[in-house]
Amino acid sequence: MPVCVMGEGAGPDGQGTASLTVIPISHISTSSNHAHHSVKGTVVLKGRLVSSPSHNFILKAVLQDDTDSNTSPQDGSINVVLLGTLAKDFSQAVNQGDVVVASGFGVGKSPTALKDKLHPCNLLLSGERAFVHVCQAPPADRTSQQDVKRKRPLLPAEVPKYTYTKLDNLKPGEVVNVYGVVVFFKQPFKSRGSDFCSSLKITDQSQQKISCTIFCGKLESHPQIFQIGNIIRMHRVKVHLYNDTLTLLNTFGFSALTFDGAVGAGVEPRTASKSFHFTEEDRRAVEELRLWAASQVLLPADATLTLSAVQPKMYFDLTCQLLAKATVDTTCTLLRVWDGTRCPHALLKLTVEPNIVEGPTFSEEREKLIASVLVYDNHVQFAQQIKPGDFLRIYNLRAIPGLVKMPGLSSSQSEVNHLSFHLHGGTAYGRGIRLLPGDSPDVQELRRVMEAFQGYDEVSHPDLNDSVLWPPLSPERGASVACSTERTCDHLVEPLTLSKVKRSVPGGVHHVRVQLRSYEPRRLHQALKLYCSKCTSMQDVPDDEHLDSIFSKAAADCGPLQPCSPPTWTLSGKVYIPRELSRRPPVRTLNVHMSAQLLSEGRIKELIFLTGSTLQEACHLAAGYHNVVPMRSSGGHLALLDPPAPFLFRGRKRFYRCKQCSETSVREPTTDGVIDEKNIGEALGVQLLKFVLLMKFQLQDASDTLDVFLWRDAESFFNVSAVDAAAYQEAQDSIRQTLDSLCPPGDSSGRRPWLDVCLTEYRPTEEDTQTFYQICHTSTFKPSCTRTPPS
DNA sequence: GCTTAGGGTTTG
Repeated sequence: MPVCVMGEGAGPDGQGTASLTVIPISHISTSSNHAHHSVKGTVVLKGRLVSSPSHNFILKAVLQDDTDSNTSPQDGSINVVLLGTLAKDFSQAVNQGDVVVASGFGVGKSPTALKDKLHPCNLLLSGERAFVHVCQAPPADRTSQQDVKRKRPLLPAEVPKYTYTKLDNLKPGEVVNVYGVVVFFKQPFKSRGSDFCSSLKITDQSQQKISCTIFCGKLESHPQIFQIGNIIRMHRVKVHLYNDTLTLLNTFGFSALTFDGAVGAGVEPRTASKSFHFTEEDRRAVEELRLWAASQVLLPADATLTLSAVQPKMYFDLTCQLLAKATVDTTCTLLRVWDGTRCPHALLKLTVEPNIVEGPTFSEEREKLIASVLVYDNHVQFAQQIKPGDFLRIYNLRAIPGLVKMPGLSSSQSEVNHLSFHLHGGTAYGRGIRLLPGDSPDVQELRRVMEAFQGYDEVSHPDLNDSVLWPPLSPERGASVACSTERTCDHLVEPLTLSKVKRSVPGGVHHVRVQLRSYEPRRLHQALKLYCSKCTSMQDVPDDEHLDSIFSKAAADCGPLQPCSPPTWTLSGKVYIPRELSRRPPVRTLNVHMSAQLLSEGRIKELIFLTGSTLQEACHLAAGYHNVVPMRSSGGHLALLDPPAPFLFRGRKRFYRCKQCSETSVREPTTDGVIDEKNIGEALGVQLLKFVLLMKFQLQDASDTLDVFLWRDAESFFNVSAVDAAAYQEAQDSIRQTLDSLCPPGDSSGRRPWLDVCLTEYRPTEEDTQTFYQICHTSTFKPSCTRTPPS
């Protein structure tokens, strides 16, 4: 067999490689004679074994030279093509991450070098002389870690270049790849044939609206559309003409990725597929579609409402958690759900025989919060598959006032104007139920809302029935994920015990193997700080209560009696504040000033200067406008709000300025590129404050304990950026999960993992006699979990 | 291997 597997540490066995010289991959060229050379490298990509008529089998791989740090990444990684039996053996014996030595290869010009930016040559391994030696297979637990580490720099040789057809350029009969914004969709439903059917309609910058039908027997292969406005990418759909209208139908090799549609949200593809191509260009395509969609007024509005906002007779989509359910009859199932809010209308409680209810009972107070949803006909089957604790989205739910008559059941409340909810039969209007994955942003948000609900964990009325089940069933909560750390530095020092670290000469770098005994602060938001890189000051992130008061003071200065002249480069207008946000019904409007230049370019959503708003209103408008700068009136002119108020809202992100280092003035930002915190800050004379994470860890080993700080490298430690942690629940949850794994709450040291950590010693100033320690060059990894938070 | 559905003026 031409592929030889050797365990780690085994020496060369003379099977053809011992007499060869190992050369760096960068030395490979078509003009050299490599008959007596071999190359050693890590298999960073292993393609699939493909049967080929001419060679029986063919397999492509990419080999990366880990020893030669002097070369560019282009020259350090090379495409390898294996043919025949060797390809088959390689496919079985070699895994991604293995280190192999290849010899007896031919060298050719790589046809993909321009595209994949790898070595200009490729290695051809076929015939009797070709030989592959596996000399180091990583232990199983290291494989995923290596995969994670190598994911980014890896540029697979065989990533096909996909082209995407705009929706006004479809020709009947063509098989195309498309991107679009979802304007209508139905959850997959069972067709009369053999498959599930998804029906959706998409649009793009060409304004064309195209219906698509996806037939697929496997539910998980259907596009995971959660909301109108989601972005979808589909590969291999065929253009059909039906009733004089172009439609798209999936065809062989179909695949779909879907994305959140919100500007500024993470670009995380939703798919069940384990291997899919996703490039920087794809990320751009998603972000461009999001921006475009945000500027379109004609796209349908998302029908999502909370129980607190729903009115009788409305149709709406509800994101909620299933608390209990009961089968009413063959055509009707009762779902008892909650979404973390209180419905202002009394909710109908349908009394059902206790023995047919699946799920707990709740105290009277809590019963008042729970909505009764009756699902009919085709939806009953899906309802049978879900269980209490599941997170759901129910589409086209109807709020029904009054008494509901249910076959075989009596209602304890016969008064009218109690709301219940119906999911009618059929799939019209996208009616249906969808199970939401526990890690989806919607569920994270739902949990946050539930946990923030007043009285959620109130202990003054402990109730036997639900004390264990409220907080409602959250299977993932507190579930610990195996987690450890690895050093990313190249210091050549031997690990020391903590007691030796303490006794060593100050000023050094140490490697230690420790457990995390405790950490501060326990409340994550207190670990977030704002740092000025100019004056190196650090301050807390202001709380909303503080900001509320700054906003209301500024709003008072912007009243009708204080005329204020905006800069000459702006045009002024008004924005309407939705009724539910308005403190003074019926309708509240705010003055805004926009760049005349941007308006003339039709970039109406990009930047507004907002006066007189509350904090809440500024946040609300930041969901619709890309950049919202809150302003006040000062001496008849516009001015920025005083610190610590944020000077800019971008989506959920807030940007702050340093009071000492900013010399503000209201100038127009450059409008030729993307408008963001950098050029807005520059135009306004703002010294941006950077979000940082600051924590104190107490480390322990058998010898001693040691207090250390985590600051400079905190973001790479958690693999989360501080600005994301400030804005996104998901990023905060990721940090929380890491800490919970490193230091399980309420647990003895038994379950705490041992961590490899790099420590640097420092003294804040020359005069300081005390030595501090900081964790550097250390990252956490979760072998069982490779998800990354939004960037 | 072929078929399925082809949104929609909702209603228990």
